Amino acid sequence: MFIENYYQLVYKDIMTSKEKLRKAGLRPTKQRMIIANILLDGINRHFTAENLQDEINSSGNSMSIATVYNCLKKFRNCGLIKQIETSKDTAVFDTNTHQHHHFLNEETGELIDIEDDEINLKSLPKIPQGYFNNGVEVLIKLKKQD
Amino acid sequence: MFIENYYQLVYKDIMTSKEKLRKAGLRPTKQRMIIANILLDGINRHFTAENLQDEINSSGNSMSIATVYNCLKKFRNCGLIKQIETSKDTAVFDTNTHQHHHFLNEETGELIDIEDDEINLKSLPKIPQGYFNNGVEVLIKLKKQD
DNA sequence: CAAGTAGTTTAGAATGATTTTAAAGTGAAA
DNA sequence: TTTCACTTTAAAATCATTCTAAACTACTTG
Repeated sequence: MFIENYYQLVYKDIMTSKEKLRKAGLRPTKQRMIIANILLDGINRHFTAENLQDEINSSGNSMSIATVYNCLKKFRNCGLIKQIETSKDTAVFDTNTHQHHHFLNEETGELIDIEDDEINLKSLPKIPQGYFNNGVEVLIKLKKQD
Repeated sequence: MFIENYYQLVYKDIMTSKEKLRKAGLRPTKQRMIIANILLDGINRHFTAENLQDEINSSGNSMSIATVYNCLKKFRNCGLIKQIETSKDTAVFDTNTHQHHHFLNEETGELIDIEDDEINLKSLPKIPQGYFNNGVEVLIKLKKQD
């Protein structure tokens, strides 16, 4: 907990959004900086494109939904955010880019984080020839009792 | 392998599609029997709604795409098939209803089965109060080397 | 700093998967 | 056999996401 807070502080303060974007290989446009300011504060969050546009709007800014989608794809492709693997009808993104896992409440669709070290993935199968393991995602589906 | 074949044989032959549907609590309509004949042969398969409609057509039958979707939802809800948790733009279903896992080829979108016993899920986190574990799905994302 | 260019944003149209609608059809119970 | 709830259907509707192509803007080079 202490370390997490420390990390968030450092992450938040040491680099400007402009620097974070450049480091990720993205041209720091006005729109990307607005989004980076919202998303890249070191706090773990799940969100959809629509959620994000709402946040952009409540921050006093605005931008085309096409730009929101463009940015999310760019941010995801260069690893600034992650897309969660679920069969929900809307894409869900995650600001936590470290390997971790989720509970999925099957009734509500809610996703709850599980830290990587809470799951013991001892034996994994042999990775197919010519490929490498680019991340493991565990989903534990939850149903209400009774 | 021997056991699997034996199982498939039994599963295929012991119950008619009509009986399987009834056992699952579904009224055995003409359309559901056509689909059950295609899907419930004990062979593990991944497919989309469109894939299935193609198979229906090549079997000499035909049905509305709305019916295909209706049936898939019913079959899934009563456990005759499973929907795979991935963020692909099209829903992917699986005739293997036992707990198992997948490799996801991130370049092609291809899904490859992993048997449950190939992954050692020793420690799982505490399930939230009032819920129970309704299935664990592990996804190993693959990328091409180099 | 000026001009050029590649990359970006945008509104609106287009796409594609899935769902809805409402009317006609059908399985099963009595 | 009648009845009724459930199912199927074609077509329209919906909804998330992508495309289009024109206007804009960040960076490079001179």
